[in-house]
Amino acid sequence: MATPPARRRASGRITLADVARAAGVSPITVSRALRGERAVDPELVARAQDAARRLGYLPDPAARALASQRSTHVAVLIPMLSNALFVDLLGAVQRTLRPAGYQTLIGVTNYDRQEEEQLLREQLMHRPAGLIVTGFDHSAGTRELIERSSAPCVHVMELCEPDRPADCVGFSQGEAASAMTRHLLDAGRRRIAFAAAQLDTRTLQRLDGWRKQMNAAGLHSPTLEWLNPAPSSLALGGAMLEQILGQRPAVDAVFFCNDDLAQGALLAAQRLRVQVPQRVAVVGFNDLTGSDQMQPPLTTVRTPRAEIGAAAAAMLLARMRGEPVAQQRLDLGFEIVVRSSG
Amino acid sequence: MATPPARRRASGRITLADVARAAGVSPITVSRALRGERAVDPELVARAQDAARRLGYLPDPAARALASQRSTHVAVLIPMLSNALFVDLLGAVQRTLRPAGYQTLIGVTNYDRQEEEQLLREQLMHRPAGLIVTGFDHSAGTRELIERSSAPCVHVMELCEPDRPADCVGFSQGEAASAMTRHLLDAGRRRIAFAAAQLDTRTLQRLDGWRKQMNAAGLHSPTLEWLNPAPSSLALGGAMLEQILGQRPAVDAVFFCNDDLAQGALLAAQRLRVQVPQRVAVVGFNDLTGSDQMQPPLTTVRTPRAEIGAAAAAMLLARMRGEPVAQQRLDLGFEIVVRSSG
DNA sequence: AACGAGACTGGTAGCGCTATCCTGTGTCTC
DNA sequence: GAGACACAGGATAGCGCTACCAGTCTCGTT
Repeated sequence: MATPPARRRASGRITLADVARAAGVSPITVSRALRGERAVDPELVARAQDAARRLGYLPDPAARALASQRSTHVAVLIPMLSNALFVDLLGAVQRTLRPAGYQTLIGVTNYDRQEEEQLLREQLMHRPAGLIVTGFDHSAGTRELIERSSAPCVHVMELCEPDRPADCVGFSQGEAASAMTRHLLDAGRRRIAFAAAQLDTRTLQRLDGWRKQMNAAGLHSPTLEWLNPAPSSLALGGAMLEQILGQRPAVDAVFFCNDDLAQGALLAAQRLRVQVPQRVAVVGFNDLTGSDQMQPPLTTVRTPRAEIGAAAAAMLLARMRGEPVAQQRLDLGFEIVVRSSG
Repeated sequence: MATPPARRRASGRITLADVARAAGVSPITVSRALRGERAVDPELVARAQDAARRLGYLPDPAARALASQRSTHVAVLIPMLSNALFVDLLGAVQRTLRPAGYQTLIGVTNYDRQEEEQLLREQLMHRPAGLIVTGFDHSAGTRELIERSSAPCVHVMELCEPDRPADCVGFSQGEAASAMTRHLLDAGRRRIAFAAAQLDTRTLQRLDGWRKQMNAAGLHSPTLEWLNPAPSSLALGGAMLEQILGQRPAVDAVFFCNDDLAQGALLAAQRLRVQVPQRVAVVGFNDLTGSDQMQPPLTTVRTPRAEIGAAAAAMLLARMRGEPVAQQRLDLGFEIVVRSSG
């Protein structure tokens, strides 16, 4: 007997065709009804939705992606997950995107442009509906991939140059650092060291902001710059403080490029019996968890990363839906949080 | 002129058919050659691989998923990303899975079983090739979804009951807590409080371990248990220490269920001028970043979460490939790290 | 009253890949 | 030397969905 192929059919999956049969319409109408993609008779929409609910229909993202050349994934590229900054950002992104039906694909670049390009390449295979990338410092290959992907892309944490418009949500890293430096100057500090690790773009923008203020005050000196390409850590922060005070005893304030280093410095100060802020002021950047718990509590820059994540996701949603966005370049600002350390 | 439909064809994507043409074989042979799924003439394999490389062929995961009913995604469910523990775990998982061609779908349950079930439901739509879930405390719905998904599932951080076998990689939370309690007892501490927040399963297992030792020593008392369902934080740890010492001055050691609380307690101790470990010993759990930097450095339990992530991913890879696994229940142990705080 | 525009619905044809079956070839067995 | 039997390659038929095109039906217009 020439039985027709039959094949795997036991999947038990409820398909559009099943829903269509139950609703008494064609599959394509159900598809449109459920997606709200085109004008469909409200009555049929109701019937389709009802049947879908009754049968427990779940659309198959793979089939959808294959047919439409666009998945429900959003690719997110961030430098690290061990930095609370990006965890906060990512959390906000997911909270916005998930209810809208998008799945986040997370790529951790480890601050490596080649790694970032490779990750993006892998993510683009999945034909993501949108992209969120950190900052603007990317390899040429990465930029080209973004360009050619046709998926909308939002840059976060930094703002684009006004003359090269791009979708971005962030704040001015340089101005934030300037503001903090001004705060220290206003507090009477004169020999303000800048201590940084990792040395990614945003860190260097902060360095620039500090330099600008120090130059304006006529107080800049290269001997005040302490740059270490190693990854940030509490231990490194402590070591840097010790080194700075050891080699430049006249330093009366240290501006660490992030709170990890600054927290480590505060802990080391206790060990070394260095009085903060009397002997030296210590300030950080980001206002991470725990900075308010330090002894003394850390003066730092509060950065709106959760707001950035939420706004970036909202902007991306608008782009993916083809809606206009209110502001292409969204500056969410920052806030100097003065506590007792400086 | 009846032009054939033609349709979207400008995708520019290189397909298997293109590679097949270039290699002078059939598409299905290329498919098999690239996947190594069946015996194929080594010469043809080489030709196919060469053509694929030359053309820059990238398989389409959506088409693959649709045809094979299995994607290259691995769904990972963890409680939080703001807990460094899970970041370390996840990092190791990704480092193992990505080179093998799998994309991680991260679901953050926020310690909520209903949320977990919902997340799993969404992830399963993508027909993941494998699952990694945290522990064994899940809703009935979640368990059923895992059961029915046909995708292999590895449980991490906890070990299954020996009589109910399951793929799992972790260590005994209870024994680890017991060992730490014994350490405090051996050090001469008698009124050892147990302070916990979040109160998830693993925390309660630690509570049990502590209780067991305290009972064995005839030193247990309900007044030594300080349980707070709020999320862990440095601030909460500090508050709990203050509360415990205020209400039970005789307490001579506090075993915090995690390092976040313990670190917060150490910072609060400085503020409150409580001598650690002279007045009271403070110990934690997990050995997170910074615990060695605290003042005094924190005595804690080092948990092998990175190793757990790597081993779980390796076990899952074996399952997904249909290979046998050496050990279904993998205990990676723990280590008591004695520093100065207790 | 005829016509065109608009508003919906449905048929058809794939998206790019893999599961299944089938055929052709070489190898082994007795 | 013929049948049995692996084994490798290919043809075929979808996976479940959506883009595109082609109808049908209703109006409003002149």
